[in-house]
Amino acid sequence: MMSSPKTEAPRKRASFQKKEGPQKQLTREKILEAATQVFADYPYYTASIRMIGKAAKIDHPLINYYFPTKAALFEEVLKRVTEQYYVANISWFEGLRELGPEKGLSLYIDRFLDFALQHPRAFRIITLNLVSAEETEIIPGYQQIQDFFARTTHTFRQAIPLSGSKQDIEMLTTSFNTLAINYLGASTYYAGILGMEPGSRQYMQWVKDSLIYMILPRLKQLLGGTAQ
Amino acid sequence: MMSSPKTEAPRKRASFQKKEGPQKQLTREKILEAATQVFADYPYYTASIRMIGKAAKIDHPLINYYFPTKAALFEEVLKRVTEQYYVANISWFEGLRELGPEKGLSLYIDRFLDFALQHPRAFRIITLNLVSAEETEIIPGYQQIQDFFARTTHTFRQAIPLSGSKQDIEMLTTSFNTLAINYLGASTYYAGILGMEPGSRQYMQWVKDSLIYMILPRLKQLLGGTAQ
DNA sequence: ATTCATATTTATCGATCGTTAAAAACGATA
DNA sequence: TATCGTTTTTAACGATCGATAAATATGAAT
Repeated sequence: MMSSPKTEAPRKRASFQKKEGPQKQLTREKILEAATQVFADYPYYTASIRMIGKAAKIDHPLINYYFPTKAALFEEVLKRVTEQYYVANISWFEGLRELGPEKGLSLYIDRFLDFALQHPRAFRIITLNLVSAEETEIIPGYQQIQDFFARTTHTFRQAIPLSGSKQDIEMLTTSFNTLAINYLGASTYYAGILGMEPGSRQYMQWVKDSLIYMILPRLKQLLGGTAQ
Repeated sequence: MMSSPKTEAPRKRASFQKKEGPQKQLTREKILEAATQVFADYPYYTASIRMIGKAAKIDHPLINYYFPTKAALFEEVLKRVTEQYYVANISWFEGLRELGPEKGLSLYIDRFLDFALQHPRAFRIITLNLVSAEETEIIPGYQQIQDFFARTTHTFRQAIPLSGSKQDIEMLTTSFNTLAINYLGASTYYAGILGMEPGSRQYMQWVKDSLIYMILPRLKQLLGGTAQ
């Protein structure tokens, strides 16, 4: 008690190095993985730290050891998931321009659906939280979701130069993104309406058919147009 | 005290008549109105009985006097809102067939947007809760939302007989509904992306332009086709 | 004025929420 | 083995949730 242990002077000790052990990264990863799953099943305000703790098989206060708040954790998950999509999206355009509109669009959608099948949570997280941010206290990563949308449009315009007006291109890409995100992020709903199973081949085929059906006419027009 | 008042026989008293006073209906209406607003601002599990009580300027337990559970109240709100939309939707088709695809679609969308401006909460409630019902405990009125979607498709096919395959018509109507509900139910999101104000004339014009741009080509095809 | 069913308020229940503090377990260094 | 920083667990906080029970207010019929 009292104080004055030894010299009293140094005091700094080992605070200059974080000493991040390997276990630290492992647990952090486990939490992020579990959080991605929970945030893909429940909208932000319905998902809970305790659910995530249970999914990660750790006690929930440990989450606050690695992430200061629930909002910060959500933003990290959102950042990863949208970044992953962004990178993949760029690759889907490779070698498309030579194929023409029909085959090009078809191949793009095939690649897109492949990704969606392997990473369904990305779409769920976006659709679950895209709508909720109105009137209510804004959702933590809201800006990221909007940026994500804007970036996919930008990628498209870079990869496939079209000859239409800016508004035409904007309408086309926004429609494609809206339909795609809805059909994949709310697949239970749409599959239910169509009398199909959400993850089935049949439903995926319908999504592809439907996207091509709606997008192709205008895409042809913008591609084949007066050239440029 | 004791008992045996007069004959003792009747006992039933006034239980055969509910005696619903006028005030009862008034309060019930006030609760439904407030609930419609709150459920248009927050998804089901985020909205609370206490919010609704505050919006209706009553103490929240009174809500449980008129509605057994939060779920029952939500279902009632959903029923009213979708019914209102359903009835309006039928009227929007009046006199369209004579106009041809361009003018007909334009007028339909005008009527549709008029309704959306006057009843924005319908779209909010649907979009807010359409996605959330996956993995999670189902949302109370989920079936109603799906039925609502199916009914609008049915109305369309009744009003505008098309000459395409069943799948083509299904893809077209589903796309229209999906785009429309998203643009109006998540207007803050989409307007934000486009750099517009959610309720502005400019944004509404964009929605109309965009719907026509995407729907018209296939509509023309299905209308003008091999007739019959 | 009294009675009594209806309508509304007050108080409270058990459950869950995000977060914090303190205790305990762990693991490498001395 | 003892020490000490890091990681994990345990316990608890104040707040909010939907729902219930009991107390009170209201208002028409006797």
